[in-house]
Amino acid sequence: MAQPKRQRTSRHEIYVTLRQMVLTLQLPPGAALSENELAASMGVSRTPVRESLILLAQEGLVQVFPQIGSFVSRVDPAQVSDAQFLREAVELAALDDLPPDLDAAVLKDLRDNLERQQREGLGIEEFFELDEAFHQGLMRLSGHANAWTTVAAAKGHLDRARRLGLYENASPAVFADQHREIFDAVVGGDVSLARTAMRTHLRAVFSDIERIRAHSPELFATDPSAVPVRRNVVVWE
Amino acid sequence: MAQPKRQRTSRHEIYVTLRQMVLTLQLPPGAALSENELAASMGVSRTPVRESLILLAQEGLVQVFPQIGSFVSRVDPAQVSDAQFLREAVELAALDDLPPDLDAAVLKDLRDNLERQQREGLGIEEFFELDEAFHQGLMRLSGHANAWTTVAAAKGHLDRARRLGLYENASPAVFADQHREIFDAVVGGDVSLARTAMRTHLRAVFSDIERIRAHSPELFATDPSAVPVRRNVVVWE
DNA sequence: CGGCCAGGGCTTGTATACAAGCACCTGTCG
DNA sequence: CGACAGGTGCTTGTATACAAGCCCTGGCCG
Repeated sequence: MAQPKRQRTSRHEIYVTLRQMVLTLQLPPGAALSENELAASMGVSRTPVRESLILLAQEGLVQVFPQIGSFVSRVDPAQVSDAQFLREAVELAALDDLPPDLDAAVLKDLRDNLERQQREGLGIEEFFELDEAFHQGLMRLSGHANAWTTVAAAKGHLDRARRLGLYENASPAVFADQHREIFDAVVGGDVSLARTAMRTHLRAVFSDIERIRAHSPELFATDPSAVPVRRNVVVWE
Repeated sequence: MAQPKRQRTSRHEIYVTLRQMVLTLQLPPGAALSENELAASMGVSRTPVRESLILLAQEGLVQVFPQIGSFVSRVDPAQVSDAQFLREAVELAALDDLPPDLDAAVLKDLRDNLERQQREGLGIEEFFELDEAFHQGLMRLSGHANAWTTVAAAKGHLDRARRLGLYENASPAVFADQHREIFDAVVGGDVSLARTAMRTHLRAVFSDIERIRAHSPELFATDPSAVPVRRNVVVWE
């Protein structure tokens, strides 16, 4: 954001890596994260690892219990719901702020993005990348690209729940169609239709969370203040 | 947020203190923050101070330039605008989610809050506290209290700009009346009126920012990536 | 007199050492 | 056999030492 671009410190590298591993469920919710282990396996000292964990803890992706351990936080349905509300509020408000003349370059990116979404054999992670870029592109159209970064930072729990949903039934095609629908409404200047399509789209995954929770309850938190059981997980290959 | 409540580590204490000093402009934008100095004056080592600065940097309240120094970030008009958009989107969306039966306890808190806002001789910081509690209370009414914490974390730049505005003309009475107006509309069940009043209220301070910027340009950032000039500031009494 | 260069003092980044405390495991005793 | 107590190994929190680099300043040289 306002950070200087020279972020090639090892802390930043570790932070980005760990964050990605948590969001992609490569580090599953509940996994134990030992500062010493991580430092050893990554060939650095505890300091940058520890500082990364503190940042992740502030984002709610990691929980640190002094003298007990650090753990990948379980998906908290309450936080998923909060992020859903936040995201919906922001994205719908952005649609209301669309200017009369849409940025042609952004529109082209969005069109390319949509085209790629409908390709066959699209991997889940690839789809997620495109999905994220699509929604960010819509925010750019209304000049609120920066506000999106705040939303993106807050929706870690939501994204993990979404991934769980996709890994369960793996049908990104439906979402791709919904994206197309939103995009067409935006280009057509029909804000009301765009809002309706966006709301429908954003709530599609959200409605599935309870089903996923019944299927994999161990990934979800029951009491967020409870101390997890230590359970080692192989990290960093 | 989802952190365990046992937060009596010195890091947390320092973090809260520094954050408050930045938000209240007690640490003015552009001030130099030396890890060594802070640690010495607070009687601890660099470690907890440094970790606090890293957290504040992630919030955008502090900028850390490796091998150069750490500085209280100048108020970034772009970030102020982003926070304004985010806040407006969320608070208006919350009004749409108000349940038919409003929580009586929260309503009582809000009434007490409004009554206190209209007392004579109210200090600026006291008003800010009440203002923050009032808006949080409205979010609680719609069951989105937790989403408010995310907004609160993102609106550091906005709050500093608001404080600048209040210290300039010091007229919280107008805002207190607007709060009352919003509250009455909410209690009366007129969501449309509540939305209008809320929008008017939220944009009141925002429109003043340019005036403040002309008055105190040194507190605002021109190029957010520029390295500030070192300028020592007495800290911690 | 002006420009260049080296050195010292500061900065943050990283590594390491020590402190405090929880949890489990084991040996002992009832 | 069961329960309890103590040790041991782990955890994170804090303190300190070292590394790398920027900036300014003072001295030297053209």
